[in-house]
Amino acid sequence: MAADQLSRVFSALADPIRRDMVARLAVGDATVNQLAEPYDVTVQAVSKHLKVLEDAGLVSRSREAQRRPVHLEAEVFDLMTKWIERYRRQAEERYRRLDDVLRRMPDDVEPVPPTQEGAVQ
Amino acid sequence: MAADQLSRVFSALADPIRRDMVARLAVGDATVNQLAEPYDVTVQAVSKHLKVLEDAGLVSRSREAQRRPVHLEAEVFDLMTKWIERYRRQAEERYRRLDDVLRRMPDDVEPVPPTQEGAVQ
DNA sequence: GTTTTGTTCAACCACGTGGTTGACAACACC
DNA sequence: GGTGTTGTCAACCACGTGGTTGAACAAAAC
Repeated sequence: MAADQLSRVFSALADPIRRDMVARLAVGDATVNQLAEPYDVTVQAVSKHLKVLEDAGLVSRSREAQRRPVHLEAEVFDLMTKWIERYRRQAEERYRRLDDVLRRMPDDVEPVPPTQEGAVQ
Repeated sequence: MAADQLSRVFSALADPIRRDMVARLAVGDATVNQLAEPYDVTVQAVSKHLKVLEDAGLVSRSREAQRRPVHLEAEVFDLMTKWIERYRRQAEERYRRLDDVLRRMPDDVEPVPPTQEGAVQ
């Protein structure tokens, strides 16, 4: 799927192995073989995982003799956190205001079912 | 894939339609048909998307006559942000300290390539 | 120049997923 | 009762993906 970068980033981090690689790369750069060592899969599989992370912009690779050290690019995280925070804040805001309305509302009033268009009342 | 919840949440948000649904649900609850309206897919497809979001714990559904209003559960976002922030902070910390080392280092010293085990030097 | 090391590419396979259509259940409304 | 609305379930299909093996390539080491 994917196409847009945000989708690629979320998709890349949906895999436990890839998340674990990111976690280890946060500690320091590593080569493909170093990264592959703890997992019970072939080096080729890890190489594929790295391609996914690279396409998502989460890692970059330099050249150093015949090795290709992998480097974590932390900036892309911002894309996600911004997206997440935006809608979480919006949702929380909404509940807060809804609470206000409910608190103000006399008990005998039939609560209206919330609608999509009606925004937040 | 998936299994663990973190994987399910990331995977659920890797789809643009599902992300858009979450964005709209942040504004207010909605029924399946309301959610399906803007997209060029069948209601059944949207129903499937909602199942994915529900399995990830991102939305919940109540029963209200024959309608099933969908409600956004914002708390699950914390799971992601915690994971993301942890490793971003770690990575940034690492670069900061690496900068220190480089700044302190005399020019004629050969910089050692960072290793996985060697942590951060 | 040959061999070893590190990594990728190509072909394949099993399985999951996003989409479809069609049938069906549950409730509201005449 | 019958009819329309809302939503799900089942079966199917095309395609992507994570894994494999085997070959290829590039740079070091011998």
